[in-house]
Amino acid sequence: MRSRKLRRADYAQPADVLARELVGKLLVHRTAKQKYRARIVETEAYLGPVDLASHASKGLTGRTKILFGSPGFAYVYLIYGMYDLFNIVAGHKESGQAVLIRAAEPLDGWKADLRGPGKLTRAMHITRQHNGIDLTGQTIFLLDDHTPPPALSVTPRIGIDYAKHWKDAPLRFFAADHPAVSGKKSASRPKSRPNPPR
DNA sequence: GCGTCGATGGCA
DNA sequence: GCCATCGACGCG
Repeated sequence: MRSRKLRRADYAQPADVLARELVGKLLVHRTAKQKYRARIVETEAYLGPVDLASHASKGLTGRTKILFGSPGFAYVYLIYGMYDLFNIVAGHKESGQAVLIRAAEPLDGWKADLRGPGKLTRAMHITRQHNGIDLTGQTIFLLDDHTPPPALSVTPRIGIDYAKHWKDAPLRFFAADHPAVSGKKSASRPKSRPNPPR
């Protein structure tokens, strides 16, 4: 069966619902020279102005303008002076919700380390230039290739200890036991394993 | 294998 | 002054 590009209605769901659905979907970036494809393995949901971990909690500013726009657009911003993070605007128009794409697995024999939101954007050449781009277009988009959805693990989000009670909200989703989840060591497999764990 | 820390720049 | 990160470094 042919892959289906996600459309506006797919994105117009609450961020936590969308974040779950996006694990297992394909992220595609077409440039003039290349096409990058990867399977999303880890996401986080940011629930809007009430969510103290979300930029939306700062209200409508120059930076959050896209975030408070329509679903299905890219919200890309600079963090720590050196990393661009790729988010997808979710929910209904102006709700300020988004899903952060944290890790993916490269496809088509492409060798890259996409385990982490900063590394993913760098390897896929997604930058702030793409802030506000329409993800139902031809440059960056998501595909459902009808692969069965993976079993999900759920944990609190990463790097948001400042967010008061929101820091413990279970809004990070990843494919259980998948090797391409952020924070994991690379495939430098077998160290000393004298006795296999039972 | 772990904890700690510096880089780096846009934003309010 | 912060920060939705990452990799280098020191430890023992």
